[in-house]
Amino acid sequence: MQQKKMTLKGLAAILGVHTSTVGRVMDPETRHMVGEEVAQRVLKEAARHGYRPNKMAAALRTRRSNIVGVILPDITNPVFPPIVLGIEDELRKHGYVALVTNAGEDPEQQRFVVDQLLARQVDALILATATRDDPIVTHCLEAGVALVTVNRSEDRGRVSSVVNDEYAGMRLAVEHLLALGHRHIVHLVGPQTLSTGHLRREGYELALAAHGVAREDMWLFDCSAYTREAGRAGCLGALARYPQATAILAGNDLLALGCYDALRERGLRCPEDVSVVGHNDMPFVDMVNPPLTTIRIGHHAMGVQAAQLVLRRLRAEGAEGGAGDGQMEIRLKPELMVRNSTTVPRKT
Amino acid sequence: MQQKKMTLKGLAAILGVHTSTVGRVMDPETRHMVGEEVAQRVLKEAARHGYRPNKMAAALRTRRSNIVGVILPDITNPVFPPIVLGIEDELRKHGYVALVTNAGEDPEQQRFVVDQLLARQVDALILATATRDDPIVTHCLEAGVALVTVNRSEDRGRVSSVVNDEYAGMRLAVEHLLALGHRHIVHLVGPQTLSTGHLRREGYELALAAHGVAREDMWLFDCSAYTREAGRAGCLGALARYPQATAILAGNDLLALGCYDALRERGLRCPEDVSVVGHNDMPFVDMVNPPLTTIRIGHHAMGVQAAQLVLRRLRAEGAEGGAGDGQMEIRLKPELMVRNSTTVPRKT
DNA sequence: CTGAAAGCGCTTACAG
DNA sequence: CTGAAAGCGCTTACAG
Repeated sequence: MQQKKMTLKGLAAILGVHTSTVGRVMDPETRHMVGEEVAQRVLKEAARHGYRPNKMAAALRTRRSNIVGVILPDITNPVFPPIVLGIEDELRKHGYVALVTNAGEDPEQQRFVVDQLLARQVDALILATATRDDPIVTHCLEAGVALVTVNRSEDRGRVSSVVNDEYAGMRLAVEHLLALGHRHIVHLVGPQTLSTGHLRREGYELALAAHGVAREDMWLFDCSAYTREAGRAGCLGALARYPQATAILAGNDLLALGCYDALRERGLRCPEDVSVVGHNDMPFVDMVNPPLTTIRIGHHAMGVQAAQLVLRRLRAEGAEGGAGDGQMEIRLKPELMVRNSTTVPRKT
Repeated sequence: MQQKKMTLKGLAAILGVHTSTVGRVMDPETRHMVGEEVAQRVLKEAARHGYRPNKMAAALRTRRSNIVGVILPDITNPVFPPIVLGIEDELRKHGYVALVTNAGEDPEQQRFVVDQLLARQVDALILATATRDDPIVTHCLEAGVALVTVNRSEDRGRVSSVVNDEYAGMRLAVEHLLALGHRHIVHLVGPQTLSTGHLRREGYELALAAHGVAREDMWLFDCSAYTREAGRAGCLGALARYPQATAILAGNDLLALGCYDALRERGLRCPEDVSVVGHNDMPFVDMVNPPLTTIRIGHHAMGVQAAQLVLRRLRAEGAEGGAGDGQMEIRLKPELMVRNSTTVPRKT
């Protein structure tokens, strides 16, 4: 049953025509160049042999692989799958495929993975791993691949990106807590090497300042990473340093879940003793105890936009031949999801 | 800064040697065939130009792409990322990359995705989408790619697979409930088109039978899909049909989470009124309310094993030239995770 | 130890 | 409308 691989040349031999004729028939774009009757014969024979054009060979010839590499820091973090889904959906529509790989957070490993993808002739790269000052971005730029970052951006504006509007997100979160009556809000700060961590911290400060809160009443506590464990440690530390805090605004949902762990350890109830707000609205945070109030980010839409950006860039390259250096940043608007982890502050 | 792409031929021209010489130097395997002094000159020049061999061209020539395609039914289902991680880790060690794509549950779409990957000359395919009687498997077999299924298997034994030992998992779950004193255990049955759904149902029956439970006391309720919503509907239906049930054994964690929704709607407490057991121990089910008792499956290990199976197959092909048709099934042992969703049955 | 040549499976100007 | 030819960037027997 196993079919031997049929090639253009093989088909041409069987049909007694030239390979270029068969080739033209196989491509719908050029099919009209061939006589109707010949085209039909070719098509029938191709179908009979289950002919499948070798896209690698075509890619070699045209110098276009129609593959876009996607680099993730951690595929098991639930925020990334929806992004990937969005990217794939959009790329597929345009005849591209995504080569998704998990590169971890380690720059060495990331560089290795990037080099792998470049050697495989990807047309473009979408990085979900970008740091604010990222040697990998430099590396990609030097290699001359089309590049877009998603979810995170770098500081130097060298590359287009699709990100969440972090200021807007933090404003929603802060104003929600303020409206409930909280005046002592700790921000568990995410990694400052990442745009998300950095901008959310600024967003927190901006939002509080806009409501007349003084600098010294902005309570920050740094977390080493976006993990549940770092959130637990951060929460414990913050509680010790700021015992009057009535609310915790976590840098992301994973940190928020770590807060749940810490509060439980300290025998504190959420939200009665301490309100907690997350960030991302990742899957299943509506099911934890208590269901988490958080900021919803359109991850799928983010992926779609990133793919569109890449596609546009690729088309521009093809047309003008030039890089067309207009970088842009697309910011998606987040949304507040009020659930049960926030309430009015405890009496003190 | 952007480097123009350097090729073997380009380097050879600069160095005044033949391309084949440069080629031999670039491959560590054949480097020894070249004079030490020449080799050094080549290496230096290659480094200077940031030469990166074009693996697509090599693949075309050797008819080996060193790419393994991975087909997922739903990347947002948290059980799959760890599997993917395991596959990638293992493949990378051996110079392969995984081309991961989400194909959904629709066979049409799956076939499209498979064809895409075949056209891209993947050396092998790992299917996480397999159904018990799967036309896609037939399709792949006919195309002659090396094939392995992971997490799910097909019934006809045509393809090697790495799966969980479903009987063992259900036995652990059933005996845990029995030990707590439950005598009225409903099984929320997953899709019977999937090996997991089918084997878990059999496992439930086998385990109960082994403890002398009569056929008519085995209470089954079918769920249409492995989703939270289907679990909710299933739980509601099961509660109506079997009001004396004191425990629910869900076909997987998503169904179990749906049970939580349903129980809450009915004003029933878990575990006091009804115990719930899941299956998979997917991320974050330890954080839901109440933390879910479930069966832990080694998803990462499953991915590693699947990759190894593929790699072994690929090596065999290269060596013997023959298919070497020994199919096998690797079954991983699951583990019971007791948390707070199970307790002794309510008094009736 | 090094070179010359053929070829993997396509695409695409260039002829006719 | 169809064919002949060159070439994408490699690898690999075959000479010498």
